[in-house]
This record gives sequence, structure tokens and C-alpha cells, in this order.
Amino acid sequence: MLHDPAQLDLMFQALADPGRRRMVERLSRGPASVSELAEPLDMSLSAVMQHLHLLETSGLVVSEKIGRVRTCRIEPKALGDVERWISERRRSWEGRLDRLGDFLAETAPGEEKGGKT
Amino acid sequence: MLHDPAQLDLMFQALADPGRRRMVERLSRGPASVSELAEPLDMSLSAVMQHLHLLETSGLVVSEKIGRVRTCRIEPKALGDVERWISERRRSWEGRLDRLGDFLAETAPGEEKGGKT
DNA sequence: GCATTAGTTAAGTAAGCACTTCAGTGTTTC
DNA sequence: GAAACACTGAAGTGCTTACTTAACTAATGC
Repeated sequence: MLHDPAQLDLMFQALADPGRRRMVERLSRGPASVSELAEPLDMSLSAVMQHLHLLETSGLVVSEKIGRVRTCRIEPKALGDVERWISERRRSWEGRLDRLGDFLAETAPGEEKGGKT
Repeated sequence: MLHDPAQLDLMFQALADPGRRRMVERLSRGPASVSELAEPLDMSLSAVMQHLHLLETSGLVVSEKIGRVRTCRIEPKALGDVERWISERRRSWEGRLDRLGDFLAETAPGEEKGGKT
């Protein structure tokens, strides 16, 4: 249920490459074949295959081959795992800031709005 | 205002490394000095410096040196940019699925589960 | 059945990364 | 003011990555 750190690692690594991110972007608009994914990418089909394999290993993308065409789609649950990791960290930090704000407000009641700069 | 693709690239790349992610994780619980960041990481201080530099270049972390101690903290806005990129893709896909569901429900009212292979 | 299409695999290469060590710099402590 | 501390920078090393080309397999189209 929770994020397996190893899997999370693969997913972040997969998203680190701009080409792979463009593939994910394309897939977020709907399923696509390998050639469709490759088309806007200015690299060999072979290279796209390798990126695709990485995306599949990470769990971000799944694909199925019918006849001679492999159709790829996004796995939103995996994308959600990455999103959650980031969200948790951001909110942990922001929660800290809030509590700090409360503390300051209580401790120095005469200076409530002083926090500009 | 929107995500600069180059910056986004740096941020995803920064988060791709497990060590750097542990640094972000540590910082999400509050500011820390370089040595504090290094302490749980089983690598030289120099290596941590290099990771820190990358995190700063990406915009995810900011730091300030006072005396001989450099104190680092998270930049939640940057983390939010990454979060938003992912969230937009996930929701784009999920929106697609919803519309597809509506379409199927309207088109084949008697055969809701009819999409058998 | 032969050419075309769509994908797959293997091997090789160049560049990038994650470290290391070591030799500094500026700060504090005594 | 010497020693300890907290970091900084440069250079080097070995591993990983992103790509390429080329040879191959399996559907389709005619």
C-alpha cells in the first residue's frame, strides 16, 4: 500500500529524463503506440523502446501488444505515489511553518503582523 | 509563473537520487546544517556538498551561511511545482477515463460491463 | 509469397554522475 | 595565536546512462 522506496526510486529516476517525461505527457492525453510516442522525439525507435522499458519497470506505464502494435498507457496509481511523496514533504514543512507562526503569535502578541521583509 | 521546463528538469533530476531525497526528507522536518544533513548518509561531507549544490541549483533547497555554519531549508514553492506537474498529468488521464465511462454509459445503456476483451 | 510495417534485441560508445581524497579558507574556542 | 571546526574546491576514478547502428522477428497488405 505504502510507497516501496525502491519503486519510488525507479519512478523518480524515470521522470528525471525530459524525453521520458514527454512520453508521459503524451500518454496522459490518451494511449499511444510505440511509434506514436517516438514521432515527436527526434531519436531512434530503439531509444524510445529503451525509455519505455524503463517507464514500465518503474510502474508508471503499462503496455499491451496486439498484433504488431504495442499500445501504452499511464498507470495513474503510480503517478499518485510520486505525487503523495512530494505532497507529504511539502506539507510537513508547511505545517512546521504554521506551528512556528502560532508560536510567534502567542509569544509576542504585540507584534502580530511584524513578519514582513 | 508556469513551470519552466528547464527548471522542472533540474528538480526531477535532483529528486531522482535517493541520497538527495533523504536530504529533502530531513529538511522537510526542519532546517539543518550541512553536517547534520551528512550525518545519516554514509558519504563524505564533500559528496553531501555536491548534492546540496544540485538541490540549490534546482531551486528545491535554499541555504544561508552564518559564521561557519551553513543552514539549509526547503523551498516549498519548488516542491509544489513538481507536485503540480504530476498532478496535472494524473488528472488529465483520469479525466479521460471519466469521459470514456460517461460515453460508454450513454452509448450502451444495457451493456455497462460489456467491454469484454 | 514478398515487401512493408512495427517492434525488438545486441553491441558499442561517449558523456554524465556519484563518489573519493586532499589541500585549502574562514570561525570559534581556549 | 594555535588548534579544532565547519565547510569549500579541485582533480581523479569507476560506474551508469542515453544514445547509435545493425541484424532480426512477427504481423499485414497486396
